[in-house]
Amino acid sequence: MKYDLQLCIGSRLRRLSRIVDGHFRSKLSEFNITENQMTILFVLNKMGKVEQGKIGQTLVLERSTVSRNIKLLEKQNYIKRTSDYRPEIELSKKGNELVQKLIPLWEETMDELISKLGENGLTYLSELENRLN
Amino acid sequence: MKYDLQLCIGSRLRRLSRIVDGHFRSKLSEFNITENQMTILFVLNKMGKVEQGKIGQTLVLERSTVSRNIKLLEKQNYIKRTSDYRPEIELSKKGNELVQKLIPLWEETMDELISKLGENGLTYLSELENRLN
DNA sequence: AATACAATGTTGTATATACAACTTATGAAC
DNA sequence: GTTCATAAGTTGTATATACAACATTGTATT
Repeated sequence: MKYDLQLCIGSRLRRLSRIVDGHFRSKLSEFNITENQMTILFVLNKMGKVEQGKIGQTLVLERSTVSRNIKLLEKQNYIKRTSDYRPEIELSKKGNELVQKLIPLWEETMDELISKLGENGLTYLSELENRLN
Repeated sequence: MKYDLQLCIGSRLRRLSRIVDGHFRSKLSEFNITENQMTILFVLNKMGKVEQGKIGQTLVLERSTVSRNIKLLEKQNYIKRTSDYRPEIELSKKGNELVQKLIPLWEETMDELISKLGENGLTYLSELENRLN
């Protein structure tokens, strides 16, 4: 056999993301929000008002997935949308406030992870992205 | 702010695994199986007869997740279990045969990915694992 | 202007995942 | 030997994800 089955790049990345997600999730218990939802809030914080599809492009998510993720955040009023055809969405005031509360917890988690990864570890992650994009 | 929100290690790993999963998935369309199920079959191929929980340990999966993943593979008779208390599970004959059919497709995908990643890319992935485990 | 097409969002369906609660059987303490 | 605690599996519930099918609207072609 050409490669060892244990080297499967897919399963290894899934496993790593489960491990890392666990770190973030453990900090989110006081909020009624998931690590994935946090990511979308952060993307919106960065990008301002955008078409929904832009989020899928950025995060490599299928249209339908974005649709449902957005819907959950809307339900909690963290996001508002223009009611037009192909509406644009953006953080609500409440969403902005949540982002501000999330940032310190997120930074703690990042500190933890970066102390494990070291400078080089972060570089490796960027390199993987460069090569797989 | 301490870090750029776009640097979130969690969302980046999730994104990478979605990208890579897509590569594997595109090769699996002729089989009624997912990339995740393929991983479990490969683990069983490697480990032989094991307690179910061992799979969770290996892949960093919650008990309940393993339980359901296994159930789906059992439904298609790729896996059999001893009917004892805390049964051990292993590949069935049909499961073994499927693994043999999957390996070439899996190798093709690995070739594709490794040609993107290069030698260094693979090393980076291992380094991330070493540091995050 | 009418029709066809393309792009985007939504919904149906199935799997993946985690957490909490429950079940059950083993093994330990007495 | 009885009771109790622990460990492992299962089920309930909720979110995450993808694909297929559908809906809608703007745009292009004629």
